[in-house]
Amino acid sequence: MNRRNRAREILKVLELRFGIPRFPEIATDPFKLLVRTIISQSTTEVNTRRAYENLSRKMLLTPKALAEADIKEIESSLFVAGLYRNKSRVIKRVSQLVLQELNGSFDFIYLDPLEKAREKLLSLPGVGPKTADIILLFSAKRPVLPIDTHINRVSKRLGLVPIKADYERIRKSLEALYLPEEYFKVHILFIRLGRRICKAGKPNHSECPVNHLCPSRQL
DNA sequence: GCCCAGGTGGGTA
DNA sequence: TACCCACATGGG
Repeated sequence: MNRRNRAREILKVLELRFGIPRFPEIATDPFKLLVRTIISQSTTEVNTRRAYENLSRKMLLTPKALAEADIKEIESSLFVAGLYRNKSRVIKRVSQLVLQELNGSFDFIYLDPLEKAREKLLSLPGVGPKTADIILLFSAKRPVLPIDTHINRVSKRLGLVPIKADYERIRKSLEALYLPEEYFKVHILFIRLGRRICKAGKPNHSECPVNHLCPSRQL
């Protein structure tokens, strides 16, 4: 089976197995999504939720409120998520920049040409390619496919992208294999697959519903 | 008590 | 370019 057909087949199996994911409600507010995505960096889903709820109980999640917030208040909310000093500094700084440089508005993610919007996001502290692409896809429905560590591992194991591909190469390869309206689905379902077959660093490929579609047994 | 999760940014050669 | 490390808590 060639790569494109395998890609199609894999998505079909994952949809059947995990269902078709829905856009999360938070995506309607790109700033809140940014805050949550920064909290989620290198952190499990459960602890991300705890920290995000702590923070939203304590203050409004707007650029103004966070820019003016006491850093200690942010830190105590984010403690459970780990890397909390970094993340607190980054969230406060990014809020100040959004206020000062962007007039508190994220409208550019909908209006600017894609590459320009992406560069603007990447220029913000704490925003790397994955975080930028999450905002662009989830909130603005722009045709980009964010790559996280699960997607990286899974798409290489499935032989959909070259083993040595870096972030941009993986993104471009997967984007070429799927339709833009499928990117969100692919993003979520590949992550679910990655979590399913790799718990606590121990891969368990017998749990992999697309194991028969893997060209190799490695990774 | 060890090992791992896992994105960004800064540093080195 | 390619690689290394810091950041830090929580769960297996």
